[in-house]
Amino acid sequence: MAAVDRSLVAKLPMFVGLAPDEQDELLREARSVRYPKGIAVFDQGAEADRFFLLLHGHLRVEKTTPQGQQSVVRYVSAGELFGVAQVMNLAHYPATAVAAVDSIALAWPSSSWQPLIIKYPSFVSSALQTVGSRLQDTQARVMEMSNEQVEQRVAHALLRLAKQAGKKVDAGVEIDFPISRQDVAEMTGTTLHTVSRILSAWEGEGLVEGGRQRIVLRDARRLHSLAEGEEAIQVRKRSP
Amino acid sequence: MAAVDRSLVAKLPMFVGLAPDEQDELLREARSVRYPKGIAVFDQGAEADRFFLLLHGHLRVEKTTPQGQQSVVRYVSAGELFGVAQVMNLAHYPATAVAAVDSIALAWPSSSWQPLIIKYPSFVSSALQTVGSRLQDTQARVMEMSNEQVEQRVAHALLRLAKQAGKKVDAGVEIDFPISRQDVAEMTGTTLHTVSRILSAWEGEGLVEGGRQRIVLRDARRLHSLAEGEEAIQVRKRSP
DNA sequence: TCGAAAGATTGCGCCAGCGCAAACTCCCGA
DNA sequence: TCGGGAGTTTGCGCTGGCGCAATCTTTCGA
Repeated sequence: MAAVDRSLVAKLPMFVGLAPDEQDELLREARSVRYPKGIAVFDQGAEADRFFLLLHGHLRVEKTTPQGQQSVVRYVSAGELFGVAQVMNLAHYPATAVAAVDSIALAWPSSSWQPLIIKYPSFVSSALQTVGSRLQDTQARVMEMSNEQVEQRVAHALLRLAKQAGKKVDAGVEIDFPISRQDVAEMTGTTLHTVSRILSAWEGEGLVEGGRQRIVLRDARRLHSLAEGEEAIQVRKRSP
Repeated sequence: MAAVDRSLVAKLPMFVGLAPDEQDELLREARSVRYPKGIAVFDQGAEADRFFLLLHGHLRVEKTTPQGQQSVVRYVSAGELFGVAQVMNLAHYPATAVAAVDSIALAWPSSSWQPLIIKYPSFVSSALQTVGSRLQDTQARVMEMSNEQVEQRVAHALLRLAKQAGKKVDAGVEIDFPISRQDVAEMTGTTLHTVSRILSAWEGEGLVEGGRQRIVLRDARRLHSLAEGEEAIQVRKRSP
């Protein structure tokens, strides 16, 4: 572990409003840990003995059913709290968090949480907000899966990813970590094959640009109108 | 409004652990309000100026897209906090809450929340837990919609409803408030027609018993195995 | 440098569930 | 007591997207 400098976190919402020595005190209980790409920060079902703040990198949070079906719950970006299972009174992590790229996180022991509630109510408010906005996102996803076609859902997913982890490049906006067709399928409740077909069709229209574990959005405007169902791209089915 | 007696709430998790005079103080800021069946407690998009505790009855929480598609987000039962939008830093309610039966709720002004955080951290923990378990449920729903057939999803939905608001009757377990096929469809992301067909098939098998806005589970065991995909009922399609 | 594995693409056939439409039943208010 | 309307059931035809399978491409470790 390394000593953590206050400047790394002072601007994050849960630290704003705390005095520098309070920030230091909070940080003293945390450890900074490096997670190479592909390594799990924690596994679904494991005892929730720590909670985390991602300092650098991106994580993929995934959940598997007893039957072995897997879904991508969300991606975590730098600055976000995650693994707050214990905070919601869960004894075990409900999902697995895997480093999508080399990442660094602060880890607090769960036992720090109770005292922290009393001493730093603003930190708790911040956790409540984190969980709250996660709830909003998840509910939005339910609405999408209820009411939208697969193509719209994929468009929404890409736009959300680009907003959360988009990097400007010449061709447009690139999603800043490796993401496979399979991952997108698991985010949108469809199959790898369908996603591949859709992206191929979009690439033909100049909406996106693909590659192995790589997606670049070239025309966010049209993707938006796709997502809202205002237009549709003909995904080739069968030559007549 | 009526004065609220401490005994009504003392056993609820957010009040346990508070001294009687603290309970009284909390209650003094709240008003008790009656909501006749069909009346909205708050509307999606309205300013989130209050948060609530349901004392009696059942609410249906529903969300509508800009395009007018509607989903049932969840049902609220007595003893639950709801309308905690402001708590997650939302200025407006993200959904509408409608009384499914005549109901009574305690309402606090949102302005009570900030002081309350400082003074009653256990109340905040409880809110965090409420939101947390709501997040778990919503994520479970996403998993279902990603990986399960419509029939399994309907089975899951009914089992959840029965657990949350089931009333033992001769024939089995009845869902304790009026619920239409349309409502079930909006909970499971399918259509009224499909739900109707499925319930008819189940009724033929003696799994459930129906009626206008009424569902009785007769064989929870088999519904479970349906929900887990271990068996399937033949929903009639077409006479050959 | 080469081979294998992981990821991606594409074709083909099928079917669960939706859209549309019509009819039926029950409850409730005038 | 008698509509009227809300909720429900059912038939029919179509199709979006899945399952399966084969092939192609890129990356990376030995």
